[in-house]
Amino acid sequence: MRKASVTIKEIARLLEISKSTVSRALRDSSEISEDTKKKVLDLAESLHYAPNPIALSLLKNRTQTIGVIVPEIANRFYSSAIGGVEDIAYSRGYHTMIYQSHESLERELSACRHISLRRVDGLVVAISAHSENIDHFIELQEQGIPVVLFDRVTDALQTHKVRVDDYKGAFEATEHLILQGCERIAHIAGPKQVSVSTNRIEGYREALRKYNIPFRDEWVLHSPITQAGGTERTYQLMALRNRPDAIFGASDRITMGIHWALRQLGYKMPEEIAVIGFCDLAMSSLLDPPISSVTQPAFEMGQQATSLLLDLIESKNTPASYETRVLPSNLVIQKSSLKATVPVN
Amino acid sequence: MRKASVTIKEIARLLEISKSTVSRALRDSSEISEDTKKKVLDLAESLHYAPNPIALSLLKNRTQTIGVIVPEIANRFYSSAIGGVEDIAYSRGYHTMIYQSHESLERELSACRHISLRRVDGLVVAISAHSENIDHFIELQEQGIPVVLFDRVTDALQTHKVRVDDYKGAFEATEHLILQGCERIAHIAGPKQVSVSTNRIEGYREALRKYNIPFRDEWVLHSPITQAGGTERTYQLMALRNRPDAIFGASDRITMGIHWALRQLGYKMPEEIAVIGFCDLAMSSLLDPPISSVTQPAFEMGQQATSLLLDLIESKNTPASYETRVLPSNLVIQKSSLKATVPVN
DNA sequence: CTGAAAGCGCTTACAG
DNA sequence: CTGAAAGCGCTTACAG
Repeated sequence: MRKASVTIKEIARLLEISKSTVSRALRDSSEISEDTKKKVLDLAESLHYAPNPIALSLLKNRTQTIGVIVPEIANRFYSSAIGGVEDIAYSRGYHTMIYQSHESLERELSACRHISLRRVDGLVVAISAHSENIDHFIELQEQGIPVVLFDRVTDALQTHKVRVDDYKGAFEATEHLILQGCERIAHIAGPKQVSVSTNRIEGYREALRKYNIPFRDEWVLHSPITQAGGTERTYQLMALRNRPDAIFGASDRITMGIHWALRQLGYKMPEEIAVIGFCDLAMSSLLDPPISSVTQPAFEMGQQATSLLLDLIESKNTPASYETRVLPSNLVIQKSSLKATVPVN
Repeated sequence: MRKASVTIKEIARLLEISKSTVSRALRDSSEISEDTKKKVLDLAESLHYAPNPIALSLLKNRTQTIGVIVPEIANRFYSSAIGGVEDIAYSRGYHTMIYQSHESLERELSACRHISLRRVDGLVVAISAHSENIDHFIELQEQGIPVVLFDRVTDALQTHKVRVDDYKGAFEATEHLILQGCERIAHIAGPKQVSVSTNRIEGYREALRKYNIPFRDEWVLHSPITQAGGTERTYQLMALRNRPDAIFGASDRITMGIHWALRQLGYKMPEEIAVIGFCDLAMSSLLDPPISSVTQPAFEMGQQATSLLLDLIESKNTPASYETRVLPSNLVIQKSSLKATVPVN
């Protein structure tokens, strides 16, 4: 059986004063005498009194807890972002509940239901790839639970958003490949309908345009964010009669798959085919050859999304306008795309 | 402002009956007429009534929520285990709160405080490397909150435990290296004081003993579970006058570090030095050469720990005795330790 | 400065 | 079969 904890009632009984007075003394109300305050505070401390947050939640309809939904916690980008969320939440007195959507609309719905029922105060979310419909987020907002989007955003939801400059990141990666002398650059993109994928394809396309390289449909494939997805698409690309001399991967998982497939197939990177990806740097440096990467400030994205969210939670009125923050990505060149250099020994 | 949800009171008012009757009808109590039941249920449905779990928590001192503390969610082993926890919890009607200790006692304490305050119903935990003192878990137990250990266990806590047969896994890995002809086998172990590390060292030691190979202190180093840790220890080992011809790594992170360091240093695996680790297979297969691994059933460990926990939560009385489940690991041989084979082309 | 009362949303003995 | 009352742990107008 659960041991009962110390309550205000208990303190009141021991001190032979009323619950109201104890409660006020505990919150340091100005209308209580210093004398009683001290008595209450001392006893509370010696009894290890801690207010019951559940009672407070029931009273205030607030829980000092925020939710975060990501597609997958095992993904380095998201686990870093969660680190950023926890960092800000913790320092401002909130706790974090982590949910995984596994890219499924149904699990996203279930998380939202839990959030609404449990009176979570707000939500930071990277939308699942299969959520064309986002009514569940609108519903939360209508219930007064603010939602902030990060990474995967959508125009359909009016709120603060934090994302990376995917367009520019993809542009730079593609331009780098072109400057290395690549002429047949393929792109394995993330899931369709995801904002991130679309923006990256646009950046890729624009870089090709700038250098008058024709855009070819058969060189752009969509893939789930998995290693297997990257591998299969690579097989498909390299099987083409006119095969690419460079592949640009949209995520670290996908890019790992590309790397693996190319090695299986016996290609030399970067001599025969150059590779670059939107990657987790630690991981890509381990591979042979290390993969050039567009890296993203995941931790910082989590931080910024969370402080925007907490501002929404703590301000009474809806803000005049919502903000979209676009953070820069960073291009890190490694051996996998360095055609021109002397070989590393 | 938060929109008010439908309450029992509201339903009672609309139907002009008492709250008690509504409550009973909703829980399908046998003492309510079919007639009223139907009326209540119909209205509840059309109003999308859902009971307020916070009110229930306050009443029952239970939350239908379990906690799970792991050192790091970004670690594949733990994120898979969390998958197993969620799987069972979800199917038995519980929700999961995820906490990271980041191997820090302080953060573990903070998680336990939150668990106790928030009336979380039970806890699944892999103890942090810096928690020699485990009083906080004992305290939870004394408060009636059951705790189940997995992976990182300790004799100091009386409870159900789920772990892998680390001793046997390490024995087999070491024996495999010996059978490949390795004679100077080093071991980069995990943090001291962690049960897992100790057991693996024992298995390693016993395999050496079986084949009359002397155990040498300078060939066994402890490391945090990070890539950097593995790298540094590898430098240290290879700098020895009498350097090893095989390294056995205790975790995937450590083993990635070993792999990376050996490549940096210009050694050929497995010809000049063989490598094997306790690894995430997907990851180790990506490297060149792919790393032989002792793999662990992470998902299943999470599942088993959780069902043991839920049994504790749902049974009134403490069980007569606690159970320790030891799951087998699995040895997967890849190129990094295959000295005898013809070279792969 | 302090206390009694009402209420957050629910359940459950206790009456009838 | 149904309802009034008490209570989970807390806060906060309202009196005094």
